[in-house]
Amino acid sequence: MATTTAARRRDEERAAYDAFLAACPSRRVMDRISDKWVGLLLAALADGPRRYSELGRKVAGVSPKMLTQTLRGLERDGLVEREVTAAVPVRVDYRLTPLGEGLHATLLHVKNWAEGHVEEVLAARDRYDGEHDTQSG
Amino acid sequence: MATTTAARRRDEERAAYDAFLAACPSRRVMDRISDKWVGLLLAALADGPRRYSELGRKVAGVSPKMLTQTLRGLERDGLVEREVTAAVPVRVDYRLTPLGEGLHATLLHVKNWAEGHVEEVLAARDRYDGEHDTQSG
DNA sequence: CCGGATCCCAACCGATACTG
DNA sequence: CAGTATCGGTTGGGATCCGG
Repeated sequence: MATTTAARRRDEERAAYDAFLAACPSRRVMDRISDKWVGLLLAALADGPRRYSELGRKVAGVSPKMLTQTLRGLERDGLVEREVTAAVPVRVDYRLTPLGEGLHATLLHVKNWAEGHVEEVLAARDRYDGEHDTQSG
Repeated sequence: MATTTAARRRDEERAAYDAFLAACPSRRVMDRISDKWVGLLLAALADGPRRYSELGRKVAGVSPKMLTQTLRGLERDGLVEREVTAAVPVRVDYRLTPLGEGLHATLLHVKNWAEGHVEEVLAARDRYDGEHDTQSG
């Protein structure tokens, strides 16, 4: 039947698109920085190495699970380095690699833009909510 | 009892932290660009205005729902403008505002970094998977 | 042609409890 | 101190159907 054709075609397009996205470098970086904790961790590590628990305290709201998981992802991508000191209570430090510092710098760029334009965004949002009437009428 | 204290304190910390995040400009921008389709849409609109269905075709994998939803969010934040032409079949064009162009430029910066360093990331990932032995034994 | 409403599944994230 | 395993709540995204 003809009706299946459109769905089929959309499906193929999506498959091709997915493949395209998987190969796209900027997409991968986007996915990384989209992560809820990555930006915070990078910022927390920006001014020097930190211990696991230090990071936990510095970002405050993070659970051990997410802390470990995020750190692992970062380490896997070569953005942070993990150094284990086999003392009596084990000690583990994390620090940014040059690559990680580069990403952090880029993120700072974004942050910079954000701080410079957040007022405009907020104003636009306000205007929009006013014009489009959130719900009252 | 004393055991509740720690939980209490964690809770308070988290609340304060959440408040901090809510007020943080870069966080809001992060949240926006974290969105799965925002980057693509911005890119699709970079070289001029587009119709709704054009966008749908250009990003290929997107559903009508997400297309509208994303566009609305962008419009609300003053990043794109929506222009309705009341013809027989309604026609709607979207285009970047100066603000939207600014964000796109910033994103291009990120993209640029990504393309320049994706090889290193991939290499690191490969090394990590080799050293840490994905599962083989 | 544009887009809103609904249902549903999958992924993510947090809290807790436990190990080395 | 550093990390792992599991469970449950919450959210986001896709498919589909319906209205302007």
